[in-house]
Amino acid sequence: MARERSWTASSPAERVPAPLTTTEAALLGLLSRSSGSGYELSKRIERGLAFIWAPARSGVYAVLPRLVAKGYASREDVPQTGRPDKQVYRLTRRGRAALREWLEEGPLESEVSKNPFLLKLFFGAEMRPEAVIELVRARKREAEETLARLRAIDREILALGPDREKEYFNYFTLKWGLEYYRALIRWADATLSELENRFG
Amino acid sequence: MARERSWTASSPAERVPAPLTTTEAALLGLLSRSSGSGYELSKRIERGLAFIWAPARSGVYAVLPRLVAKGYASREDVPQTGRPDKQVYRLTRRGRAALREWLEEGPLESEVSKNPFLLKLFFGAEMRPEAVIELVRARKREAEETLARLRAIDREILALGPDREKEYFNYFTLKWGLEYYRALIRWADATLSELENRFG
DNA sequence: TGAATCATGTAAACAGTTACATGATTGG
DNA sequence: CCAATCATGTAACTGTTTACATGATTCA
Repeated sequence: MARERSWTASSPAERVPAPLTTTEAALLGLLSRSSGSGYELSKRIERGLAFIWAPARSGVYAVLPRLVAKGYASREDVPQTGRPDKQVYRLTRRGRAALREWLEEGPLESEVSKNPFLLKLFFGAEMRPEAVIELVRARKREAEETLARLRAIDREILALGPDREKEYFNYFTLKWGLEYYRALIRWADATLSELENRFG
Repeated sequence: MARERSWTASSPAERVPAPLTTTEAALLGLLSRSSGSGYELSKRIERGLAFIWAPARSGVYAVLPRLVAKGYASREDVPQTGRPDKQVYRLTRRGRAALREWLEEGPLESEVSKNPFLLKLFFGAEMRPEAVIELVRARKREAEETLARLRAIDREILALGPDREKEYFNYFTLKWGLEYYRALIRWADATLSELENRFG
């Protein structure tokens, strides 16, 4: 067992639980909906959370035992035949409290979008004009594909009928995705016509 | 000097220069405009690039010698009185080639926006309704502040008159910033009225 | 007088990814 | 018969941040 630090403290008197990492928070959030194994939680991330937060599967497997060590989840060993035993994780009371703490009290850290596309465009003067145009076109194509997938999810949710209540909060994030990619495509069109006008 | 790995190779025959990190690319980009010291480059990042890519100052100081080791920059020692000598970095021919390679050939990695805000909203069912509303309001306020700063930059550039040619590519990224935060505010308004309608 | 600016960097921690390892079962 | 799915994890590495260290100068 290597260094496990689940507490931070400036002086030994006032020890405070270490803040959750994003992956920890995401997993607690998923567990708050229902228990599951690492494999199953990874699937759920792929299906519903990938646009927002998509840790690698190995990362999920690494984080889950840490959640148990912190007392935020319990592990139940479900024996299986023909496969490794399934480790099913369940949220504890303290886990739910930690999740709520993260959700409600955590500071609103300003986003850092690691987006090399904009960085490239920023240095567009160093590129061949055709390469700049192709860069923006590629970004637009990517946005169109993503938008199409989001629209498909949107239709799925709408098709759920009155049963779609459980998607209430998810739906806001989906709506933001739709807004975002629509805005991106509009901007790309304006940018492209300016670039083509000048260089095309 | 610890392990320095500036080449990756599957077999010794076909060795290929290691791809640039985002920070390396950003610094090469800045150096392509003009030479500067670590301190001065950090300032330029804060002033003009922070919305796109903002490495810590210590990161800048760590990366610059690596650029020299790779042959992408040269260092000139400028003696000073009363302060540490200034290390002025200048882009080399090979550095410019590496930058262009990164700009033009690099794969378009899809963005991963580490944005805990959306994750929180996604798990809004675990929050008190007032906390959800406050979360979205806070995000909207933040967006308004950022938008105001972007608008100020916009006015500055417009005020440059015909001299604003050198901001040609920067301007596209600024325009995207404006679009993005406007879309975000619209979405926040729609979301808030829905939330307030249901819980308020 | 004391905060901000100029100027450099190191050491350690952190949060995550990639690559690797294993192996039965199920579906086309 | 082969690919995909189910199921777990470790080891090594990576890119970046935080905290620390130092000290003169300038400005309010």
